[in-house]
Amino acid sequence: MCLWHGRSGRRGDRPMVEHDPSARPGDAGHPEPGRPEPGQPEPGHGEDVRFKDLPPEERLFRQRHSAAHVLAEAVLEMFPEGKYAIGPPVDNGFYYDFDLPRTLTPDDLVALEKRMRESVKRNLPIHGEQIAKERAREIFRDQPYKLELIEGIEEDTVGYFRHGDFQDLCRGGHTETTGQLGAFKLDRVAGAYWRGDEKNPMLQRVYGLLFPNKQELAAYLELREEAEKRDHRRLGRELDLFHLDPIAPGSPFWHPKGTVLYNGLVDYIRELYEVYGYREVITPQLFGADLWKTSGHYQNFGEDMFLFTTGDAEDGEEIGVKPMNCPGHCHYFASGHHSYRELPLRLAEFTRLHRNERSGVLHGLTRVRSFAQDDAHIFCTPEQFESEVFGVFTFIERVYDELGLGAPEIRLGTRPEKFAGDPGDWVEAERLLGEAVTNAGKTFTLSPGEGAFYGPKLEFHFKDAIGRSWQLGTVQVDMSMPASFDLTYVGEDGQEHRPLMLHRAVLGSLERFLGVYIEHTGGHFPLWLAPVQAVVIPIADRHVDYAQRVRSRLRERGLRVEVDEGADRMGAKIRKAQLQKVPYMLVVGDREEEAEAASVRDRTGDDLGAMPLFQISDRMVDERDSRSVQAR
RNA sequence: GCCGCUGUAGCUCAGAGGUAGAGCAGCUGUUUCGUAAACAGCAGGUCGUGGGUUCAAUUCCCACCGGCGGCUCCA
Repeated sequence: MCLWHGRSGRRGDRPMVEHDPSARPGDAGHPEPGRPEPGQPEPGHGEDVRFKDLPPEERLFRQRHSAAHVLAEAVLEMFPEGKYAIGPPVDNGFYYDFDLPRTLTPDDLVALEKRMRESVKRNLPIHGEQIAKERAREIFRDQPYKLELIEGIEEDTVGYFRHGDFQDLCRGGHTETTGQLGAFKLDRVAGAYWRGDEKNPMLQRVYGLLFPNKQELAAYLELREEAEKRDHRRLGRELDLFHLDPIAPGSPFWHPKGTVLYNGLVDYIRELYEVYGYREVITPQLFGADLWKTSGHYQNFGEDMFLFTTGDAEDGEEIGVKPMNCPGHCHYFASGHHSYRELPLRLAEFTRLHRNERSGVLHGLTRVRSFAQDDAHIFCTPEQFESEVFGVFTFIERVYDELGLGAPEIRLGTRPEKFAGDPGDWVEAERLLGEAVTNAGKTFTLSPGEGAFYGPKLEFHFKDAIGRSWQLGTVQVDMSMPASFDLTYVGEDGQEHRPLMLHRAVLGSLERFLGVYIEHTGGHFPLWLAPVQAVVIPIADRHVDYAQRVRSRLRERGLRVEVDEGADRMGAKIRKAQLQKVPYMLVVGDREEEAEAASVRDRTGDDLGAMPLFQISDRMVDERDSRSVQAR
């Protein structure tokens, strides 16, 4: 697949913490079509429904929004010359952007929070009304950002809210007073471009957290701590899975243990390729720039590619390192004649891809420059389209289920601003994708503008163990490359036809998937993936020989087993294995040696008692071969 | 790329304008032990890199390079 996450997939790459199951999708500032505008300005305030009678999510939305105002009030008190821009409610809280004479420090946040609490204590009424644009321009004459916002509003009037001496241009949706804010905490300050455009000035964004009560705020902070403990960068080091080094930014070094995981996943997907009728290929890493010009990537994403010229600059050849497999696969398809009888042709490839992601966006394994995907492209006839889409999500659902990720949530990404092809075809393709989902008895939600530049797509999202949502798999319709590469097949009628092309990935980038999966499991990998499946722990030196025999017996069954021969006491060895999250610890002493057995402890800490070796290996082999994902 | 923060031993972190410390990990020795840390010793750092200020810089300043948090949620 060609999902270029540097652009269209950005939102999906970021974990969105969704701790509040009752939260509406649009609540967190993700505008959803059809969502009622939250609280229009209410001129006659008293006629409105009482704040306390509103639905909980509306109350929270308003609390967060009002908190943003109270924050702006505090900042403007501190910096009377300050300019304020926008301050919406977001996931977990709110923010406000400012243009200030100096940079805010962590100490400032403490002071600001104190001022905010004073404002809350004063419990000032918040008034909202519609005013003429003319008047708004007068009120905000010293506020360039507000003036710019006013110009962007189509109506003749604009929303105007105030409490105490603070006033703001605002669409509304507020609490009745500043005393109704709930539990909040200023979180951090970060840079943000005015209107998110890097050509605009950089503003200072103050983020705050806000929940209905202290308990929920504390729960969120705990969740965050839990997330920190599971951070794949931390576990990657602690479990000796991989490391990153400035010598190759964004390019993981997979250690032996991480490589077991990596290859385990590849082997697994490869096995399923047999089941689902895919054929694997290996295409070049380096291509002449012409290929990327044909595919359109050179023009659209050249900046994000590693391009270089061989030899000297004048008569050297321009080369592009492959950032994705699709053009290579199209080139393969075009290299021979194809009959309709060969279709659908499902071409898979695991080779490495490189994308020149900007340095600031690199992040552990989830945003890298060097990675591989469980990538495939399906070339098919229009008649085969729906069953192919269906086949992909059968595949995806099976994998998510077997990996213990649960049922995916499906989203349909529609035409983005920058797109290739005919808008009419887009509408048709979006409709067909949607139908394929509903005909399969599934539901989907719309992600407007989130399609790839060459076609609409289905995204498969999963929610991890601590409630964060991640996009993994995808199916994308390509309405551009078959024509760009002039792909054809000979139909039943003896005529040449243009095949349809689908891009699809089940896990997506294996690097990114592993990052997500490490966090989901907290490093407690199912036995079949665990880099070390059991550690044999001899109680005293005289048991080492027997421990090694135990290891050999298990290795004969293809199990990955180590012996801890160190001078540590048994307790310390158990602790070590436990921290390494090894599924089984096999303690052997005099009693076990006598009985050709081992005492089995699993990583939950359960002592399963002494078991004969054959029984241990049978049990482990069963667990491995069934790819059991039971949490342990 | 841009904004902010940050960079001291493999890891977690302390420190100060006068030449660097702890715990864990490592190594060696002693201990031979029954389900989450035995004891002792040793070794380990041009304090991210390059400039500048200073009698003296790891510490102050500048630049660069990494890392971390942000950067479409438009009143």
